[in-house]
Amino acid sequence: MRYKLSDIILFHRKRSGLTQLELAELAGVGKNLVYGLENDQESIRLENLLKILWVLNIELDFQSPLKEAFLKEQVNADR
Amino acid sequence: MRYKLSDIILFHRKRSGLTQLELAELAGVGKNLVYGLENDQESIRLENLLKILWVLNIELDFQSPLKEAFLKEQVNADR
DNA sequence: TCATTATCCCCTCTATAAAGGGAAAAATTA
DNA sequence: TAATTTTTCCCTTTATAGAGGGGATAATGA
Repeated sequence: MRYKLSDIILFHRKRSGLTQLELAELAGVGKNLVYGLENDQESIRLENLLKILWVLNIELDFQSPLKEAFLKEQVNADR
Repeated sequence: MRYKLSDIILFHRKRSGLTQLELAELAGVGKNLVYGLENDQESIRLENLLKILWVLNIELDFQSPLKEAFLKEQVNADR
């Protein structure tokens, strides 16, 4: 990730007008998890991170030198 | 994530010519974690996912309607 | 075909993520 | 400045991720 996850979360939460507690409840996680995420002090589980990103309308993507080749194979796999 | 994480990992590992065990050792995680990751049966910790992505030269990125605004603020924060 | 290598799928044990509570500190707002 | 809201940071308990071992099955290739 080019940018700090904590900064991304904080920015999007503030822009959404949510408190940590509200975000936590919407995502179905504990308030301390949101706090920890915004303060770089948790080794969070992916599924919980994804719940939070979903609430904030943030989508994860990946970049790699093999991405084009991967996408090509994905299309072929459909047939 | 638009695509299944398991597919992305598997594709990149194969292209790298690594076995599950080799990938696990390079990433400093257990072999069962790699197996579980490629078979959608683990709620992996973010730090361990990042270790594996790093070995495979995959970078995570995010997309959101607020991304441009976020990037602009990041630049301003430097000054 | 036989041997080698890789994957799959069990198991147990340990470390720790996460929930939930609470209360002080900090920030907002009236 | 006082009141309210939000954030920070403790705590304990519970659930589960992950390590490591082992063995059966599947795939690769000599």
